[in-house]
Amino acid sequence: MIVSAKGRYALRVMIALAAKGGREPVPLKELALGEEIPHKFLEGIMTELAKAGLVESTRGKNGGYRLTGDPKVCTAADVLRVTESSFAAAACTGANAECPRAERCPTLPMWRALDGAVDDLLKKYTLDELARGI
Amino acid sequence: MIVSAKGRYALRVMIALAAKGGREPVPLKELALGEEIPHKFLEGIMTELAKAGLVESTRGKNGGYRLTGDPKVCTAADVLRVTESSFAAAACTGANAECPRAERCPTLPMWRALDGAVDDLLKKYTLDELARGI
DNA sequence: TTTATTCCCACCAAATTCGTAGGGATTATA
DNA sequence: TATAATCCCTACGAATTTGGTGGGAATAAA
Repeated sequence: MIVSAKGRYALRVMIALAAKGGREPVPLKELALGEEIPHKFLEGIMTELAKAGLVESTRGKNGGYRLTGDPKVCTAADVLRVTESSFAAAACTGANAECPRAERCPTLPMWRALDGAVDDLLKKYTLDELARGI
Repeated sequence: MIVSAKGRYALRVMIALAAKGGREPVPLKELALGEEIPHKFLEGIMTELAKAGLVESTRGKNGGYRLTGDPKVCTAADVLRVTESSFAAAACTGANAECPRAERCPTLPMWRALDGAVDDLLKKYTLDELARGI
């Protein structure tokens, strides 16, 4: 049970962008150096975040990335939902869960409850609060 | 973020043992067939559970496994702590976490909170309750 | 045009997961 | 003691995931 490096990197970058606060795009290079994340690896992460609409990209010189939404609204759950291939605690509650035992499985309700608990907690942390160390 | 098949199997077997309720050891073969878990794979899982003291094994003819403790006391958290190599939500809070950024990491407190939330929830489910479908 | 930047696609090494295989060791029963 | 049922140990292996690289093409500002 673990959050991937990709997810942790994504969250840190989003927090860094929130901390900057500005509307000027921050280049990938600066983010990678500042957060000590491999440049090329972060590139892939930013693409995913952009496709999900969490950041906007500007190409060309003086380009970079900036937050699309309000850091007081965007939460850790929003970010991790994008990067984590499966956000489910157990495969049983994942996207392509097709367990023949599902009907009579004694543990399924617990996995659902666990998913809910995780989601609830992650929704409590906004980028703004994380950036300010609250 | 996922609980491994090993963990899910372990939990199901522990629940099956709780459902049996008796003090007679249940042979591996019966557990494997009943829970549709590969025999040899389950063998390794049972060894881990036995080493952790959650089940007692009896060797030889008419041998098998039985719960060591009270199913009203033993929880899902107790079981999963044994089988999951790392029970931490993020590597940052794992056993051998040695991140140089730990001191100033804005996300570390959140990972700790997440660990706590997961543990709290899993501690709420006893084997007895799970077996009875509560 | 030069320079700085994102975007796209393919590739790769290491680790992990989910098992399988086979042979011992131990013990209850007959 | 003989036998059968069971646990115990070690090793292997295929598939998948993870974490990361590399080389360019498109785009935009100076």
